[in-house]
Amino acid sequence: MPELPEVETIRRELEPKLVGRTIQEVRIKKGSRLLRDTVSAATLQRNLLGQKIVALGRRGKYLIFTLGSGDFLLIHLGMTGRLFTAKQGEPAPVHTHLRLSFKDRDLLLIDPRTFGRVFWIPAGRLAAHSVIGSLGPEPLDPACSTSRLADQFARRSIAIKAALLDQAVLAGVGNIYADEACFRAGVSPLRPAKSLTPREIQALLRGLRRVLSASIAAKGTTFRDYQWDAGKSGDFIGKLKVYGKAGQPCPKCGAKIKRKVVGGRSTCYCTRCQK
DNA sequence: CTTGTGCCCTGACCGC
DNA sequence: TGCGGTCAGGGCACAA
Repeated sequence: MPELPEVETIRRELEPKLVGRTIQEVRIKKGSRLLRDTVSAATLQRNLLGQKIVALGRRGKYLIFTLGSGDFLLIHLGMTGRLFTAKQGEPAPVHTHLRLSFKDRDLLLIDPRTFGRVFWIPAGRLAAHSVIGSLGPEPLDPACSTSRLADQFARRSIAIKAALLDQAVLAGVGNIYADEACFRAGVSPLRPAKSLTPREIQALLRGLRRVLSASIAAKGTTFRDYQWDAGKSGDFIGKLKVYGKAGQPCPKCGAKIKRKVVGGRSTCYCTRCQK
C-alpha cells in the first residue's frame, strides 16, 4: 500500500534513471483497467511516444512525470502497484500494464489488483486537474500549519483517523501512517476531528512528520506488496509501533493493542496511551 | 455541504 | 493436496 513515503522513495529511485531520457516505445496492456475513463490507450500512446521526461515529481500519492511537451503523465499505484525499471527485452511479469522503453532501460508498471490509475494531463492543466486540484497540503511542507489543520478539523465530526485519510485534508497519508501518527501523538483515532485541541493537533502533525520522514529515510514500509525496485523492500516495518500489531503489547505501556474498523479501514491503537 | 456504505480486484492465508 | 471462505484497502459512486 504505497503511501507518501513509499511513493517518494520510488520517485527518488526513478528520477536519476529516467529524467533526460526519451520514450522510444510505449506498450499498454490491452483493456487495462488502470486507464479506466481517464484516457484512451491510443491517445496515451500517441502523446507519450518520442517525449522526453524532463522532471519526476510527487504530489500526495501521485507520481508526476513532466514531459518535454509540457504535458503530464500521472501514476497512482493504488494498493498493489509497483513501478521499476528492467533491462530491455527482459520478459514482463504478469500484470504489467504499462511498459515505456528508453535508450538504456524500460520502465514497468505492474499492478495485480488494478486499484492504481494512470492519467494524462495537458500542459498547464495540472493544478486544475480534478485529482491534483482537490488534494490538501503536503504534510512535510512547512506551509502546512497546525492552524490550517485546525480550520479543516473544526467542522468535521468524523473520527480523526478518517480525517487523516481524507486526501483533501492532507495529501499522501494512508492507513499505516494515520495509525502511527495517532499513536505518536497519544490521540485516540476514534476521537471526533473537531474535538482535538490545538495542542493535540500540533502533536499529531509533529508525530506525522516524524514518522513520514523516518519512513522515507528507511525507504518505506513493506508490509505486503510494496517494493521500491525489483525485489527491494523498505525497512520501516520494524519501526512501526501499532499498525498491524493487534493483540500484541503496546511498546509504551504493554497493554494489548486493539483493532477496530474506523472510516472503513482496519485501525490499531492503544486504549491506554491514546486518549 | 457532510457522512457512511459498498464495490472494484487478486493473492495470501486459514481451516477442514 | 485441494478448495472454499475471508481479508487486505485507496478512491470513487452513490444514498441519505
